[in-house]
Amino acid sequence: MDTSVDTSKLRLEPFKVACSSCNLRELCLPVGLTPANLDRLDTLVATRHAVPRGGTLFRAGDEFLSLYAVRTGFFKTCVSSEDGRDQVTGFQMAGELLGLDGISTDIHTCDAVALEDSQVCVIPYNQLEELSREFSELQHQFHKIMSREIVRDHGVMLLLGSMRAEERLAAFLLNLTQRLQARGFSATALILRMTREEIGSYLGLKLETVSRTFSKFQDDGILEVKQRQIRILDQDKLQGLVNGANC
Amino acid sequence: MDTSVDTSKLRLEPFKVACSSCNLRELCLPVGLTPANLDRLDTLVATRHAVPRGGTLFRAGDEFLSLYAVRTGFFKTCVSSEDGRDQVTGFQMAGELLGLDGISTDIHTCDAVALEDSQVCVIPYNQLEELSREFSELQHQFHKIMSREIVRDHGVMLLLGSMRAEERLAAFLLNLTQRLQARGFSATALILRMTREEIGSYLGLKLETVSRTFSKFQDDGILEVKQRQIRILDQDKLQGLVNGANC
DNA sequence: CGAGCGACTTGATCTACCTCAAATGGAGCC
DNA sequence: GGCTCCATTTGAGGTAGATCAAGTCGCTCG
Repeated sequence: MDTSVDTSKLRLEPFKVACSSCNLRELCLPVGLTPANLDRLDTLVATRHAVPRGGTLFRAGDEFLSLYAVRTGFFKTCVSSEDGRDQVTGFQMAGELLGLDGISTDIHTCDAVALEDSQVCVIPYNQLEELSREFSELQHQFHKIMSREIVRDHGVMLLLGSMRAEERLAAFLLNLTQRLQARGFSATALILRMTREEIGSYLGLKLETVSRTFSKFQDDGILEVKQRQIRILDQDKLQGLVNGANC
Repeated sequence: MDTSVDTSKLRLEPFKVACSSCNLRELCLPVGLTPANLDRLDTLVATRHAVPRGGTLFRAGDEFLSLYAVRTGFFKTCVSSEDGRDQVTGFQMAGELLGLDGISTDIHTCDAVALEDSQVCVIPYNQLEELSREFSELQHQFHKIMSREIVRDHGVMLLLGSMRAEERLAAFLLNLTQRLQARGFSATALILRMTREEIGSYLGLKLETVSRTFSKFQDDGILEVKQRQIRILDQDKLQGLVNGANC
């Protein structure tokens, strides 16, 4: 496909990669580091890697060597069972970490796929452990990030285990816009990077149900839906759905 | 209730708590530590805490100060949404860690409830961070435990998102017996510590569905079910169900 | 021993979501 | 422009599991 042409020139960034000058440093691994320590982190996070739309950053079964911080673009992670069913376990945007699953056994247990042309910063894991032994702020921030992932996963379990379709989609949209807003984007307009099927997989629904629920939200005046362009017209109603206010 | 009588004498263990002499050390936090480092861990994990059946070790909203390693007994963790629905996010047995959710914001986000009279070892979190900066084996083992929790959560998402009732219950039982077996218990006979409702919450099913599915497994000659006493008669069939072999 | 209670089982019915199928629409390409 | 290819929408009908409602079982306690 044509994306390979675009990415050949991106594969290794010639210019310097530096957390200290990265506009994501307030969202990413460097949170809370002093300028001096930021410089030390720069020595660790030295390479960037481009992944074209549809490309995989790693797959289940791959050896785990590095974590990856999303620099630009958008990813999904998915696990699959022996019989081929698969489940999207998350969507990752700029400043979020990929690969934490690999630490457990030194083998990745999920696939990470770029949903648009993306760039990641490579964080060699051994070096991260080493450096985080040297300064506690980095150590603590890293632990927080892992813990946050656990808390997020528990939230998804709650969603999958006890919410109905409308509530799931509402929760999903609110979560997305909240994270986009933290990155300086609009809280009311967004462009979905994933298909209805991928949303469905994440939410434990079939793509038709996702589509119908979008249509219903539009009929109810909650959303304006034009393919993947979404505008939130009534945030309160959306929030109300998540809180089970429709009963 | 009468359990308070039992626990008053357990609340603070008078005798020495030591990872180095603990029979769970091959399953718990000390995995991979040298004897010398094990001794240093002993200085950290100095107190034990008893929780009676039905008691809570911590609740959502509580300040996070320590992790807890299950020494004896059995716990559940559950999160709840604003509108009161709640979801069991896991069951923890001897050697497993509780409280990882709290690292993220220094506030616990779930409740940990003992399903039988239990004891936990208290691991003061600040000291754990400190000690794990000093020796990398402990650091690495701790990271592995957090990562394992993330991987486990992804597995639960797969279960909740794309499996049917029979597959969910089969996967649940196999997971339980596998963990019990690692602790020296039978791989084919177990006593459930939780109610049908708690199993249902964990698996995203109603208690009636759990009960019916147990009955069906019994009719099919896969299990023998006597209230909470379960005997697995056909492990292969159970495994086949998880792999979607019934279609 | 019998009463009361909580956990569990089982049956009958309902419904949210799935499944299957067809139509629509946009994007890339010749 | 007209073609193909996907993603998406929408409809009609089916079903797994929920809900509602009776029991039954085993335990504790008076």
